[in-house]
Amino acid sequence: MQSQAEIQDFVLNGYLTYIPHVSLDCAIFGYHEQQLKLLLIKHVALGRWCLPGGYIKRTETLVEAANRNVKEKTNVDNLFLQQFKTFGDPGRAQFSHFDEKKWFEVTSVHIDKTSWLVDQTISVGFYAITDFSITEPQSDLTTTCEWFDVDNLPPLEFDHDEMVRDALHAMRIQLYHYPIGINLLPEKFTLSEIHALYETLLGKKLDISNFPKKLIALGLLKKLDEKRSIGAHRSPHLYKFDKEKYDQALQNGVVLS
Amino acid sequence: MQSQAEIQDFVLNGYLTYIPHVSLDCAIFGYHEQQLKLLLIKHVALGRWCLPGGYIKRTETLVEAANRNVKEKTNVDNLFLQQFKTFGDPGRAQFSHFDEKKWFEVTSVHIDKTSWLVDQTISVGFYAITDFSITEPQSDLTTTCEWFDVDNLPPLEFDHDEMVRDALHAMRIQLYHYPIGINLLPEKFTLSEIHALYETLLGKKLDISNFPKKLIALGLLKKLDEKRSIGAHRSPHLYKFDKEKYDQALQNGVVLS
DNA sequence: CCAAAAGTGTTCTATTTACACCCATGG
DNA sequence: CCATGGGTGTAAATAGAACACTTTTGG
Repeated sequence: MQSQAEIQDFVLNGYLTYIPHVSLDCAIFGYHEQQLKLLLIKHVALGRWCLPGGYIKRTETLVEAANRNVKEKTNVDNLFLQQFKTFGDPGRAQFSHFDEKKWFEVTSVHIDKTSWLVDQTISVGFYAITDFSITEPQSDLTTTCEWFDVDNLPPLEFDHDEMVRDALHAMRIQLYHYPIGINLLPEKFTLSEIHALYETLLGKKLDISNFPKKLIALGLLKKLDEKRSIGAHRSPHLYKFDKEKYDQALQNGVVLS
Repeated sequence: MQSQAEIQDFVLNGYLTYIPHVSLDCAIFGYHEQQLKLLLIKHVALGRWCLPGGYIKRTETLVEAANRNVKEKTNVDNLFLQQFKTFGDPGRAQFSHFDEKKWFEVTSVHIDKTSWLVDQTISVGFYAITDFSITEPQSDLTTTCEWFDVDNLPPLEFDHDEMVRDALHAMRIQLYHYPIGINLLPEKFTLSEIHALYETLLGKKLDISNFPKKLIALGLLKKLDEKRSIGAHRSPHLYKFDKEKYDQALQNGVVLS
């Protein structure tokens, strides 16, 4: 969404392109160097930050819609997006604060009380994980977009606090059943790096020695003949994912301890 | 839904009471004596059987809507209903066959192409398990309601085949994390009975000897001082659930391997 | 040659699985 | 008193967690 004309058209005729009463919200987690962040956006006219989300085109699947949304906000494509829960309780979309004057100032569009946008909406929740160092949060006319530390989030708009809790929970459960990391680590990485990734995502300590055994036993990790010099006394072996086994594990699921 | 007047009002003004574009469908599994069944309904005007479902009132939560739906179809209240996935891909609600003449014959209501009912709809999937011997499928003016053997289902309308597959999968995963049986077994039951229940729901054999150990160790099962005579050489002990521990496990989850 | 970090191996423990065997009961 | 299913116990196998130790490398 960029120009005023586009916004105006969306407000007036969006219901022709999008399915009304249904939206989706994405908890996009960002990882980099042992930090876990969450992408939040802030509408100029809303009081609080919220999860990036949007409507679903009548022609696209839910996952496609989620992907499009993520692309718009992060410029990252083809993430592993996972539907985790749908939210639809009455009262879930109460504004903490809506500054109509500000909204009109920016967009020159009035949102009428009869607008398709104003009616009750249920929302399908997705989550994804990306590397926040390679993404560029896309702000535009009406919204600011920013990474926040996961354990230091501001209070969120609507029921988005609950969504984040559920998304984190779902993500951590999934970590035991699906491999992760192919988009979050460089192509070649050390055991320490993937170890740190898992510790950060799970939010707890993992034994450095036992941790890689299962991944290697499953054939997900392949040891390379290269080493890297990253400082004093340190020249760890490099590993990479076995793409075939990895995709297979994504497809069929595994148990990772 | 009973009378023609009610149906007429629903078709014309339903969008005032219900959220348009959003429905829910319930995979209601029925267990009894080692048989697993699924409740299906058939609209008079549709070619195939489908999952019972309906719209969500603007004033109720998703779970409340699902419960109301199940109550309408089975007369059973307060089931443990679990949201498992939301379906919204375009083309998901293609009729295999819609007999408009038949529909009008029964309801005396025309469904206009501009009706709120005709537009694209996404659907939230729930599943539940009940005892099919104590439920009375409720048929009415427009629909027939019947139990089908899970591994001998007819081809279903819309994307309901996929829903059933996903529901079964979700249910079997959940069985490892939540206790089940309090609505499916008599208040006092034998170890064989609960063993058969788990084998049927999971669709695989479980070692009869090891199976109860975890349940007993967790304190979910309490042994009673009673026995039952159910035939030659057979007088097994009776057990019952520890309601408190059971509810706690439902709340917090356990691992029942 | 030493300190720091990488990586391997061993041990101990807990959990799971398989299965043998005893017991109670009704015929 | 014996055939049958109910129930218990134990041994073997596997998986998980803890941690010691060896190797490598830069200074």
